[in-house]
Amino acid sequence: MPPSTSRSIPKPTGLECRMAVLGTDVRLTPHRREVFEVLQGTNDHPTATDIFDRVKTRSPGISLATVYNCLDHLTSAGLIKQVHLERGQSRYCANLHEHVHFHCETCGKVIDAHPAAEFDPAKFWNLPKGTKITRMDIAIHGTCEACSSK
Amino acid sequence: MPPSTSRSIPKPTGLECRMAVLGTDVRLTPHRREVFEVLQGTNDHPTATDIFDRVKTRSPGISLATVYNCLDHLTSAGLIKQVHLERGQSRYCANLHEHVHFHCETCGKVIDAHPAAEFDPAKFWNLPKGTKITRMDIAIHGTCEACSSK
DNA sequence: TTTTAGAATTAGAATGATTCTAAAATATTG
DNA sequence: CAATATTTTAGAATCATTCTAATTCTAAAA
Repeated sequence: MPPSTSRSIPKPTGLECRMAVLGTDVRLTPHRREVFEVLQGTNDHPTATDIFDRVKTRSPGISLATVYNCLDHLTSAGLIKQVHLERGQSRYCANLHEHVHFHCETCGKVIDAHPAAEFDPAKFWNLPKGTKITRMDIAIHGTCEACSSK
Repeated sequence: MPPSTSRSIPKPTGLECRMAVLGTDVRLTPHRREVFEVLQGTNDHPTATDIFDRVKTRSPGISLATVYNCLDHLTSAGLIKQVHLERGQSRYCANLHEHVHFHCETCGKVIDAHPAAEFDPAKFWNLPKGTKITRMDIAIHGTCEACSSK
């Protein structure tokens, strides 16, 4: 599911284009665009090295450092999100719709689950007075259909 | 806040003792007990190396590998929890009461927030049919009181 | 008790993930 | 077009975690 809320600011001169949803404005260089497109074209929550391998098929010269660099810029621009489910590699996700992550502890698959009802965290937990919420990461761990029916 | 729900099974012979809440039963060896006690005595969500440094003041000979080993055993026994908030080191937490983590993006502090109302994730998100939930990790990111009043 | 098998612990090496560095390439601004 | 800033790169460095193999410890069996 591609984001529908992104605001794009094309620049008339050159090949450049800038995009940001929230966060910092980001220059969409060719590499950044490719990393972003690879991520938009999948829903399997790839790691940095997964993305590196996939982008290499289009831009064989790209380096892993550049992939990390692009992922960090896209993240601070709010175009993608980092996902932290387990010890080890971070995963990335270009689904900007409100959703949570279901993580199968047996096969490792990560599935996006979208809202069924309005959800306000402040109703359910006593957050300290004066805290400002910017975002929320919800990970639900368990066993997926396929794994539990084995 | 120390857990109140833990079930302890002291063994009459020897110095041994076993404990488990859910998960696998774990032998509470001296090192495991120390790692557990260090974690129970704090609410600052230390990393493995933080814990290593603190346990070293009581058991100078302990190795980092043993700390990781203890943390893994205590985690699979359900006595502690791993917390994944950011890229980088995992954090650990001995608070077994139902709670979520508030993470200040400015100072890095992690604060436990306890329930104000009953919360059922299945009411709020469309999880795929047939998935079985075993646990849930909720991280709320933002700015803490101290940081936002600067 | 001794024996024994299994589990825990260790130091250090190995691996894996990420970040850093400095130079080269590319883009933007004046 | 020249000057300046940003991006990209390869490779090194660092950090986090896991592995390995030898050793020590524990608990159960004899």
